[in-house]
Amino acid sequence: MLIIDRHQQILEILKRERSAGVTRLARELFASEPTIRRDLAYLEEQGYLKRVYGGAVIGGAPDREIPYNVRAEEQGDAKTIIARKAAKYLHKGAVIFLDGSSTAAHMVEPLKELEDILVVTSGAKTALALAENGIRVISTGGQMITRSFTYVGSHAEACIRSMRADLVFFSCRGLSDDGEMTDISIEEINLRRTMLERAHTKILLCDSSKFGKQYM
Amino acid sequence: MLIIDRHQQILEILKRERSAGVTRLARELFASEPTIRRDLAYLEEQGYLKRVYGGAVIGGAPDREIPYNVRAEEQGDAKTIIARKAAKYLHKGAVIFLDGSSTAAHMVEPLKELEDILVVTSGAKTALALAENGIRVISTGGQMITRSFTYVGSHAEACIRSMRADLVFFSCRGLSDDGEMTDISIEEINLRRTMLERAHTKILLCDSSKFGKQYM
DNA sequence: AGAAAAACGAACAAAAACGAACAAATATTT
DNA sequence: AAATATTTGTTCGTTTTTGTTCGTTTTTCT
Repeated sequence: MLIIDRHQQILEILKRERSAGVTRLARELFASEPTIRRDLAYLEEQGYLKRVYGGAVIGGAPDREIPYNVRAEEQGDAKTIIARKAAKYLHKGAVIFLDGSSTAAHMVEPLKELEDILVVTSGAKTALALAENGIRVISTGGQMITRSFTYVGSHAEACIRSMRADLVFFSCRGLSDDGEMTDISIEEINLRRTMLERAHTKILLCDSSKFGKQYM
Repeated sequence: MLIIDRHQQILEILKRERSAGVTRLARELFASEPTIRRDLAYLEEQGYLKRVYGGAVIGGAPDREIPYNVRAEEQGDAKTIIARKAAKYLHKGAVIFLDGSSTAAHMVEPLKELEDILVVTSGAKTALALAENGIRVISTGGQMITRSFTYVGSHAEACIRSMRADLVFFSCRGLSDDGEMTDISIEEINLRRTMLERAHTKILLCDSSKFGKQYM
């Protein structure tokens, strides 16, 4: 049996039953336990499952609430993968700016793992998802943009300006061919600019669908 | 059976029956009593249940804080009726302060009917609900209180202080017999005080369950 | 109130699961 | 065909979880 087939079967069992033990998987898939463990370790790294003692569960710990704006989408899509890669830059005790983009919302999952972090975000849904997962969060507040459920305006900017962050994770609507970031509204651009000014390390979260699109 | 599955099953039994004994759980889940005790101790630490002699109950003691989502369901009808009554004071073009209480969240429904209003709120879920219904909304921002999903702190207060409202709708945890409002945290009290200072008309949303309860 | 029964926590030993290292088997490249 | 790389299974020491056995505390029954 091909590795990829075994991986697929593990995921199918997990989707069906929400959890599975190493011993059972080993018997059922005719592989040794260490092999199953290696499979599970790999699949966890890719974000498909969560390892627990004795086996694995799908979609993070079942006793934790899953953020509603992330939950809707398939595990392992581009944004989840990007978020997991970006999470490598995180460290304990960090102060983090997150913009209101849906890509940034996917950072909630990896952020859960860290201790003693503080997240400042302009995303209304992101702020809620963070709080629901027990992460310390400050919302910028400000005028709500109904289209994207993000906050902008002078109040939001004043909030960012009064702080300093170790990291900022941000996104944009489009990335033109010569590498310029573009977006829809001037307010969102202004807020992002402020975030970038006040953060030490800047990380752009961007998938290929953004390439070659030009807005403002 | 995986540890995490056993935890899940304990929680499901508890949700269904409100309480369960250690001996019964041990028999039903094929585990020894000390194991069940360790599970219950862990789940209590995580805030999912309250340990009592002989077993555990869900939700915690009545004098302790009730989680937001539970509180939202209780007294649901009363709050809707209150909101409808309070809506009589609204008028077109008004600027309105809303606190983060679950009672205030019920104002979203009547607010939908009005044109050209602006709502300033410290409730994270309230802000989202308003935006989803096409109401112009400004969030105070600030530190998120995980328990109630409301914003407090200097940012939130500064936001309120920079504005003036025609109306403020607010609530409290308890109303002592001599008519004094009490609440859990000093931050929430401070923010409410600021809202009251900056609003012309003040409307307290309160049902009978608050009477005679005293907090801070 | 006092005795019996039940539940408790702590300590300890058995069992299960784990990770790491290594060797065998299988694929892939040269 | 030989060399190399990858995957897999085995072994072993370690960690985690679990069940058992105490003595102690709490509840219940008389």
